[in-house]
Amino acid sequence: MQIADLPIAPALAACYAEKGIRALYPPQADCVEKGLFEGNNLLIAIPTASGKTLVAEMAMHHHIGRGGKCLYIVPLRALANEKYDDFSGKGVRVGIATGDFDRRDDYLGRNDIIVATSEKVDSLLRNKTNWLSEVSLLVLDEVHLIDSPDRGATLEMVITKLRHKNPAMQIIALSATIGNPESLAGWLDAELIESEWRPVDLREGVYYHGCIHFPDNDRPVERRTKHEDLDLCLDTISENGQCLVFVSSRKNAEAFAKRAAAGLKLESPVLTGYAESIRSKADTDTEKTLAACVAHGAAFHHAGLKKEERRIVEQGFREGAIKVISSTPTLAAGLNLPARRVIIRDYLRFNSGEGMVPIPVREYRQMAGRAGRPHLDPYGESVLIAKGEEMIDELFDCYIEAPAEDVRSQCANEAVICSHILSLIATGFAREHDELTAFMEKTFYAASSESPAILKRAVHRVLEFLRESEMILEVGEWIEPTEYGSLVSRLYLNPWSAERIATTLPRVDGYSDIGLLQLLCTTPDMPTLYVRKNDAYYLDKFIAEHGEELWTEIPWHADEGFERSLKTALLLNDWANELGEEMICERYGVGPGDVYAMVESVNWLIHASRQLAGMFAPELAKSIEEMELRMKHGIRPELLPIVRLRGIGRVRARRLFNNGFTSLDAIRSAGPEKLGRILGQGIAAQIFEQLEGKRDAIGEEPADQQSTLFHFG
DNA sequence: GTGTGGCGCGTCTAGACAGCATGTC
DNA sequence: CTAGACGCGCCACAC
Repeated sequence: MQIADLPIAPALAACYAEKGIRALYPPQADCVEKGLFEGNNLLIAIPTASGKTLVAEMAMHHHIGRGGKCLYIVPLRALANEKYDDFSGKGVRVGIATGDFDRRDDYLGRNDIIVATSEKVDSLLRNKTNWLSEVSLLVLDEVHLIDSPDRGATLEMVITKLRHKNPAMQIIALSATIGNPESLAGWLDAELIESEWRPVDLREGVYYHGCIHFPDNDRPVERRTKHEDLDLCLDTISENGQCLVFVSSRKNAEAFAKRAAAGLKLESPVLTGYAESIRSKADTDTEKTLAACVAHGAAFHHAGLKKEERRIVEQGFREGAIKVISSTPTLAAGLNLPARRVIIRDYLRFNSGEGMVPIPVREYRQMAGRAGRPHLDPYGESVLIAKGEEMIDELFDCYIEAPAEDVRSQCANEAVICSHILSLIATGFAREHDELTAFMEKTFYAASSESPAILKRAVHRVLEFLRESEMILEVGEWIEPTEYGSLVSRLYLNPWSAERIATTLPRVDGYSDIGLLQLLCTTPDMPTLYVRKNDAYYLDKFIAEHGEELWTEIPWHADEGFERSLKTALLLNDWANELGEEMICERYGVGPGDVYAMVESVNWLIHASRQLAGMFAPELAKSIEEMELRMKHGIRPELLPIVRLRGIGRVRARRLFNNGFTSLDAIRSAGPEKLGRILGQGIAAQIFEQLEGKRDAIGEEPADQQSTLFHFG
């Protein structure tokens, strides 16, 4: 089937022609035949990199051409950015909405395509965003994630809500290969397109003892080092290919990259450039190690790295300068970063409570599917490493030839639907019991499960909780949100978190930073740090010296949850007291990327608890707001006035303060020259411009805060 | 005294969404 | 309540 024969705009066809795309791949043609352009719902379950995005894009342009609006839902922010770039520059207006980046909501609605994470869409629904009802085409990327225990229910509820709102909307669901596609397609009223076809041939094998066993033949691998995983890598690189190695822990990823760097010994100006751009900003050991590896053509990739560092690694690999990346599952789920050979070294992963568990087949496929760069590699290879001879067959059975797992709804889990039930009530999707039941009948759970009683019981218990915590009122058949419940829904807060915060704040005997932070860290919305053996010492010491500052009860016996919350709170407290990144990472055994992730999470929770304080403990609102600002910048209280200036953050504010510029007045009266000696003339001039221009605005800011603070009082 | 290698044991273990309002070094 | 790698302390040994 030729692109030219399709009912798509000439401009888009020209874009494709320019990239050399003239004909559709067989599965893509299948989509057209099954009614892609006739408004049929489709569930497309085909391997990664076999052209799902193109199908979605053609459908979106088709809708836009007829005045429609498209919403493209992705599971990750990084993916949202990637898709945003993909879709931009082709004659349509594209917007992006994720937690860390969005255009103003009303403005967002003026776009033809909006790319968003599922949580962001949920949040937009809760805040009654008007343009959502104009969506005529919904694209669901990676729908199989509907069975993720922690986030799947959100996706399922968002889909159900959007269908409820726009019954005529077309749905295109993109999925990895799954065990029960009929079931999912049935729920979506969708035509099913299934295929194993790939544009680049994929050969899946198992390595053992100097040889890769493929289904039809074997391939010897030269033993060059004492590490088999490294031999496999060097084998590919000697044929001018690149390698992606998946391992089970960060430590393993770093250790492998070091070995690979030592084995490769590559050197080039490009590599030196990349290494230098990492090293120049490197504060921590992790970052220095990364720079050293990159200099020799190897790298590691995990969530402890900053976004910028991950970006450099990805770019270096795409350009071909970096030959090997050893990675935790960060890269498996995320970006499109193909390689000639994928080595799945660790197929067991630690799981607290269960020990080492084999990774799911679907995840194996996800990683293996990364092998083979279209148009660049003659074929792709994915290799599992067998530890013993008997494992060869077992790995073939359990992964290469195994059927993919079924996708199952997570909606019967009380813990995850609590938030969604509240939002249904708060947003008016369900105003009485029957409506709520009717809505839940439309979920994938109801469509696929044989035990409706479980869902019914979960909903019942959730309602009980919401009623008792006074987030909803039940009057006969009617259910109404309270002002509190409505606030919790809009803040996108887990009701359990909200209840914990709202019941603790009024009982607090005086504000304390650590009290607030530790409370927030006991909340299910806050990820907490793993407590190691030698953390016990300083945790105990802290409790002995500052225990009375805590707002939650100190348990009598060792309690993992409590220890984790306290350790995490101490990290955040160190950040807000300007402890250096290097020190924080060393003290708590985390990477710089983790620090940012935790600060970001707690910022959101601090913001939410300030709102809750407005309602339940107004006397604390002022202090919490101050903490919100301090945490955002990572500063002690005395820098608060200075950091209001644009271009001034953690580091510059501290430098100013230590040089006697302790307030805006002090800066103003010192004059631009003196200031310039400390920060450089450029920034000094820019600051004085602000001081001149906004003299009144800045001066009045404290009064301004007061008025908004007690908004809920 | 110093550098190197081997052994045994204890320790530790992936990821990442959301609010709000715009700009760190 | 699981598997395996890493890294430390310790010791033996060579120079």
